[in-house]
Amino acid sequence: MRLTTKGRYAVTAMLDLALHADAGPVSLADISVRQGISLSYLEQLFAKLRRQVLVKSVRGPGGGYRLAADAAEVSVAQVVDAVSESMDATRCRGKGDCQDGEICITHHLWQDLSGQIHGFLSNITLADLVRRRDIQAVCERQDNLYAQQHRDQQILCSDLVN
Amino acid sequence: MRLTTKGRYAVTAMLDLALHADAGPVSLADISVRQGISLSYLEQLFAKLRRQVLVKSVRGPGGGYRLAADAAEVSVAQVVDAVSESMDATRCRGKGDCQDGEICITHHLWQDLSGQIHGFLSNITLADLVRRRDIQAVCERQDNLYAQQHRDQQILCSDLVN
DNA sequence: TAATAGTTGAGTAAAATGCTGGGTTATTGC
DNA sequence: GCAATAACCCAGCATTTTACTCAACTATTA
Repeated sequence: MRLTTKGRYAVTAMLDLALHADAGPVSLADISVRQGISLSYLEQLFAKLRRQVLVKSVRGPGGGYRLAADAAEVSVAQVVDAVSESMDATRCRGKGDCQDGEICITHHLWQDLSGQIHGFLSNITLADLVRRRDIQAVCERQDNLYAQQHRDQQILCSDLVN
Repeated sequence: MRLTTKGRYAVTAMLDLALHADAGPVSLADISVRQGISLSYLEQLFAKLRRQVLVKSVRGPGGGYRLAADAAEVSVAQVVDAVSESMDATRCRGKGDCQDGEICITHHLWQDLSGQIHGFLSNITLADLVRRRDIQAVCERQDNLYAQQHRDQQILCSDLVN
């Protein structure tokens, strides 16, 4: 079992999509800036999210990604699973052949833990997260910073022209 | 956050200790055979368990390891922590400086998950596991197999003498 | 004094992670 | 039509971790 940057980034990016859903398709470049995630790495993650039909893409200028389903229909567990980070705590992936084809002494413990984690994460949807005040606050800060950096870039561009 | 063979082995070994506590100190060689864990790897894990005072060692022939405290006083969370597998799901280890010194958008989610996991694992003691029927059954099978392999070895030894 | 078993440290193949870079393809607005 | 945009795809790669081995040393007991 592991939860690393990969799974966290995937959830972060999906949540960013959900939070900016009303402004049309969201480009990976925007997510990259707002969430501080490498663009190329995002592309890899979205290839997997697309394969699991969690997002739909729109090509060309003004394009980007949309959630394939309603935010209330997508659980955090689904997103983490999609980027192939197994939240299964057992060694044998639940098969029970952990020790020479037989069950190992801690199998049931890890199985219980897996159930616990999966239950927790599959009960939380993106819509739940979008509704949270603490998350809305962070989102607002990120949007302001984004707008500010965008202004700076324009200044830099005009500086180059002069 | 991660739970790999390292943490699982540590719990497995500690549980083996708890299950064979009445037969005096348990050698790592025995645990190695019964649980199918490399002896040298066990040595490294027990160095950490010893540093956290979860086990006490007895040197010399007939020696081995004992639990430093009663099995009812040792939680699974303590054991996993001891071999430095952090069960913390946040990127910033709870500090809240995940994104450029500020909090990231998914911080609270992973914090909640961490609490969930920690709560679950720290509520389970080695004594709880020892009492479980399913675990007792696996333990019995392992002990029988151990006795059988021990007999085989003796036969091999006497064969060499002849 | 030999056997046992803990203690310590160095090294290592394999895998995963997080990331970079270079290219291609589809779509849009001018 | 033609750039600009942004999704797509692929190959590589430094770093870290994992799980493990080997080798030596030390304390204890029969």
